[in-house]
Amino acid sequence: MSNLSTTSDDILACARSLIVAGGYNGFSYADIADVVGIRKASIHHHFPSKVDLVRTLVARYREEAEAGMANLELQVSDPLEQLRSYAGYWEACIADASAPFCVCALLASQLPVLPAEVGLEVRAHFRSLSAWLTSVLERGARHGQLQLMSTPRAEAEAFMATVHGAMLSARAYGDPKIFGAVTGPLLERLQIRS
Amino acid sequence: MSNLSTTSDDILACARSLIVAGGYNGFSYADIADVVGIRKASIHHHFPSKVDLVRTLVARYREEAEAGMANLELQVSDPLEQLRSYAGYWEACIADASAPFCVCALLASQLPVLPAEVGLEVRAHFRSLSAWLTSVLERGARHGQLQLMSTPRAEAEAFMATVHGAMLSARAYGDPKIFGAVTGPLLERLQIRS
DNA sequence: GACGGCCATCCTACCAGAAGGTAGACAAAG
DNA sequence: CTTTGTCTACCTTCTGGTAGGATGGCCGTC
Repeated sequence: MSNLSTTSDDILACARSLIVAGGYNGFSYADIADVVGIRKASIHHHFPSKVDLVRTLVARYREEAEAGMANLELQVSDPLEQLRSYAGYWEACIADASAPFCVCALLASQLPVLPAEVGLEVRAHFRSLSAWLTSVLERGARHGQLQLMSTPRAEAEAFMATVHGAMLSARAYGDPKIFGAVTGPLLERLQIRS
Repeated sequence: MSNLSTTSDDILACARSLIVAGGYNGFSYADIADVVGIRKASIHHHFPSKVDLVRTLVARYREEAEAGMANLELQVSDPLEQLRSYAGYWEACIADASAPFCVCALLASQLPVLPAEVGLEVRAHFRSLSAWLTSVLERGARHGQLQLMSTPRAEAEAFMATVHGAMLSARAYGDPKIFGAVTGPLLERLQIRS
């Protein structure tokens, strides 16, 4: 009943946290081997090459992200509350330092030196996140629940950029609170004022 | 009269563009040697270690940035116009692909794996940029030239984060225009409306 | 003006360790 | 008796870095 081969999951989880810390070139098979308690060669059994490893890692990350958005659609009806949940998710991740950066955001910064296959996955995440944010904002505006200053699409891009920038600032300042300090007003601005 | 040893400048310029492309671990002495047309060992004459190279590179970048802000203070009096110039500078850099990312923003994303000395310089840039933005916004608000929705400090952090996030999005989408699409409305929002 | 020393620059050659990756043996499970 | 997962051992290339020798400009001295 338990997952078959939790080892490969361990490898993915470990690689993910190493990527979040230092990007594609910031870790090696040896690093993973040390943490997971396995030999380098054994990792190659699960993921023949580093590109395989990172590609499936990002693919899985994307699945989780899509699932998260879908879940938010089901669980939360109010658009503003959906955005709050999204920002809140990251605020919690950053606060407890469990995963203080979006894997795809970090990899995107290194796009020019990324293997093409990984780059494609990363770009796809940006498109899907942006599409979801656009739909949320569009719906909020249409139902008079959100106050937009420009098109939903433009507002979504700005929202996404600000969230990513806030992650960066939190890391640069070494202060998790800065994330909330930036995203809080971002959400307030979307709120309908009487 | 000409600069003494333009070679070391060439090395710094080359390293800068390589860092902008792939971060600290995204380039090697061999890469620089190839581009500059010099042997690996010769680079060590100018910069004994990679840490030396990157530290002085970032230090110089910071000097240029500070000089740029000081210059903006002298040349442009209107706060909104100063911000527009700042954003416009990056918009141009991204559009012509000459330096499509802030060195410090890129390095900040890898802070956990950065040598401590480099990390210090990177953090210092964030503080000085944020301080300048804060002062511009504060002055603009005080003189009734800008419309702020919260404190100058908070607004400055949000501004900086959005600009950095816009760089990331432009890279992720492979589309320079997205930078202007995000920063344009950001500036508009600060404008006084009658 | 010639001479020798100094020093900055660049070179070839080399090194140790880390990188990603391969080959093949072994054990356990089905 | 094959499949799955792990291991040891090894390979090649890259990595940052070192040692020491050539070159050549600049200096003060004779």
